Amino acid sequence: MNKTKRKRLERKGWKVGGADEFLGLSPEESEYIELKLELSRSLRERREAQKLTQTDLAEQLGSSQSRVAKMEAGDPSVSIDLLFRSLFSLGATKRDLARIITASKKSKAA
Amino acid sequence: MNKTKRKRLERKGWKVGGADEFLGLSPEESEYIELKLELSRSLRERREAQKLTQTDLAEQLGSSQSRVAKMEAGDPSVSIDLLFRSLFSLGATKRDLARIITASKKSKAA
DNA sequence: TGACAATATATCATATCTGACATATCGTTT
DNA sequence: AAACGATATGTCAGATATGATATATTGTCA
Repeated sequence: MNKTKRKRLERKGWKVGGADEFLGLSPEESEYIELKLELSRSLRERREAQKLTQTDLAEQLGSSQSRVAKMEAGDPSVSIDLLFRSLFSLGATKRDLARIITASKKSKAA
Repeated sequence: MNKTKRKRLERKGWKVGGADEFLGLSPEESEYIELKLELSRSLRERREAQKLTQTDLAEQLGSSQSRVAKMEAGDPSVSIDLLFRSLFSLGATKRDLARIITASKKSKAA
């Protein structure tokens, strides 16, 4: 339940794949987390597809390489807002976003 | 361009319907804004459909009535993260969210 | 009209996010 | 191996979002 505590756990805890109920996360919480992870993945895909480095994208966004890295790493310090804005900046349409969201079902084995 | 300045404008400026290029907003920016507005609308729809008051929803979220009001008003101080978490809390699925996002095309006349 | 429930708006202390910077790790080329 | 480009990780000051509180507005019913 404790928000800060969970954050701590998250810092190291996930990206293992499938942030589901491996801890006491409510269904809404894990949906939210999976969503963020899927957005992260898509961001990297799009950036790489455009042959941009993290630094390139950072400039384009008015941000920094390290933040782009955190975005793609699914770091809990990154908001959906930032992910959305970044994806838009890479040319994603609303339809694209809709697809991405729908795609984040459970967790695909890498 | 200036972020804070735009904020000021927004505080009073929109919800007029169609936050498009009525000011110097880039395409990505207006997409982002329209998206938030569509999420706002959906949140209210869902809440009302479930016969909940803003106060009810606030409790359920661990938030306050005033913040729910701001969410539904499309206040710039509300993040997409919060809107998503709230929609999830109202039982929305990822598919629902995808639909909502796709729906925010331009702006539907009320 | 007054009283009430619901919603809106304003303000503020604290929590969280963000960009920036430093530095570390990885992968490739020589 | 050294040197390089790219990505990852840690930290932090400043910016933004959040919940809380107070108060105002709106709508409805008696």
